Amino acid sequence: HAPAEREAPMARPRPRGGPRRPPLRRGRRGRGTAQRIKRSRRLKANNRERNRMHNLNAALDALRDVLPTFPEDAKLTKIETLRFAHNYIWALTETLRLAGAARLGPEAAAGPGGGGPVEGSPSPASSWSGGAASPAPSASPYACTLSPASPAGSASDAEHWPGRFAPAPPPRRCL
DNA sequence: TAGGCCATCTGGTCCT
DNA sequence: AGGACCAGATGGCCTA
Repeated sequence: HAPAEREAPMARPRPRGGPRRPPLRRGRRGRGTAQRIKRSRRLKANNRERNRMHNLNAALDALRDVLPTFPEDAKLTKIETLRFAHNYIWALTETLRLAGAARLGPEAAAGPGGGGPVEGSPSPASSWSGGAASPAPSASPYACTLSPASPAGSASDAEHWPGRFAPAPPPRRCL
């Protein structure tokens, strides 16, 4: 199909990459009916696949929108978004747990937390100071330490997480 | 220029 | 049969 068709507007301007390359024209010699049908099915499948990936990206964008970043308009990569979301959820869960424990007394605070932040990640008990009472993302100290400029996720983990959420606690399944 | 990130194409597999 | 999902391949753009 025409390149113009492939230039469908993205959900948001791409900070990386560029316009899509023109379609590959591999094995276009087939002129028979069977070949045309096959080609037609392939093109339809390509369209569906493109649409599917757009939906996936839209969901990823929606996820980015609810994650705090600094600066505000910094765009996380896909892998960063997934890892960040995973750890952010974990941090919020810890916050809720600690908030509940604070109400029940110190013994409850030592209750089951399910692992903890992995090495390199801020400890909820120490770093989420004051966060227990206000789980709002924007008020989170984690949000302030987020640095989209750091190459998190591109190599093995802990060394790349100094400025953002560290990978998830070991017992949990990491992305 | 190399490496990272990305969109797209493609063929295979599974499911309805 | 046709659609959804997946992973590998490919090539473009950007940054260090």
